[in-house]
Amino acid sequence: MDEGATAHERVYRRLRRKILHGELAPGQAVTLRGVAAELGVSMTPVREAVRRLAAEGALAISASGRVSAPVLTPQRVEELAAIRALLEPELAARALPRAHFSLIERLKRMDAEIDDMLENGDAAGYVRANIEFHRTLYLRAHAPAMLAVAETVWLQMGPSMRALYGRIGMGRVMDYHRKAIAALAAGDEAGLRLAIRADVRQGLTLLSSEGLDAA
Amino acid sequence: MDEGATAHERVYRRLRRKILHGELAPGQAVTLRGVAAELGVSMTPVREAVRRLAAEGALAISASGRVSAPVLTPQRVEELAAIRALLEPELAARALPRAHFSLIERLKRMDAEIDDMLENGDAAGYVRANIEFHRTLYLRAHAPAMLAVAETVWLQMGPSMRALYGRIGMGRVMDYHRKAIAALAAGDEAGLRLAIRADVRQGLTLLSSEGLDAA
DNA sequence: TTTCCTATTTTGTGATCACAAACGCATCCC
DNA sequence: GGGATGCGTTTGTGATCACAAAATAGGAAA
Repeated sequence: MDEGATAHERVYRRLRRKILHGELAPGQAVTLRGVAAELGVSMTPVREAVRRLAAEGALAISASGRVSAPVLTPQRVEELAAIRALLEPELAARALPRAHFSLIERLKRMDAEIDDMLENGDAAGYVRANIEFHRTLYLRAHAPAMLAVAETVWLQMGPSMRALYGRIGMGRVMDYHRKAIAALAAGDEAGLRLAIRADVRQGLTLLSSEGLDAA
Repeated sequence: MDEGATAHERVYRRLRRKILHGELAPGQAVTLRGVAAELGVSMTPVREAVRRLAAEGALAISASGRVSAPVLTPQRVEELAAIRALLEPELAARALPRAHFSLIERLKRMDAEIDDMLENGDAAGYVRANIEFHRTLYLRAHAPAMLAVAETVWLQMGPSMRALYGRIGMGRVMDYHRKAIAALAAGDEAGLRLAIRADVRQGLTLLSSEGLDAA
């Protein structure tokens, strides 16, 4: 599946996916030798991959060098929400003129998949499908730098989001994706911006209000 | 001066400063062994530092692994400008309630220093002082994640900005910092947002309109 | 003179090793 | 019983080495 040329690239992608999908619990420790043994490589490429992920905020490195999935403070969550609320409506707006029928249909299918995940209570699948929905839309914006920043933010939220939905369930999740898709089909930029902003804010206000008092 | 505990941290900071201040020309190559020899360390910590800087967009790594300062396309410049225009007014607005007299005085002194750089035609000093002005203001926002994103963007622009000012001079640079400081002192959030947005847009429209056709 | 091919050098990659600091745990003392 | 202390183990750091691929320089042929 992941047949990257270099070993550190493979390690990077593997770890990144685990973090993004929330397969690491917040605060969970990761050892260089452990990852190296698990993936059958030496420590060298693992260190590079970990260093890279730490630079993206996807992993935290303590003063003594220990690596772990980051634990988000409420302030941090608020900040990440603010960044998403600033960037993602812009990304959606830039994708709008390029959003043709096939893309809209694809987004509808992805949203249906998200609904399935919600009904089945599949928290990990929900997080993954939700990110995929946003990424698919934003890819059309042809704004790689902006998308990279957004992905960095998602990466930082990964462990906490997954832990949150696993703990409190997903009953209260409202579907703003339909509104976004409708605005997309209608060419309504203002409506699209509002829908995306609401969608982004929802997940993170949930996280900051209930997610962190149990820590 | 830079007495970081670990070697890769020292290498990282050293390279970062060089890039941020534009001491590397866009496209200029950097070799691992070269940096290692220059700083008196082995290749291992250099690779980690380079990998980290590449993750931040401060260095580009070719398909064959060669490392160089990034060359920005006009589209890239436009994107970076858009990110700055979204994030920095927000950072300034968040700093506003915490901006007391001493901070405003400090910013005035820093702006005067920037004017000196402009008069002396010191492009490198101008870039450095300008970044320092913005960072000083935004630090008061107590928004480390947002500031980190902004610094990432500055890092990506470093080489190109320096090259631009060195080439076309800085005669046409307008001082929006005064307006920002005035708005800050008056507690005028809307005015502050506008001033910062204008300041950010100026540097980058200049870069995208004249900077890249000579490449 | 230009172009193409080859040999040499440069350069990044990944594994291994030695080392020191931090951690975990059992023990001991108060 | 609780906290400090000691030691063995785990873990990250940095240097060195072997290797392969890429870049460069040099020479031969047209």
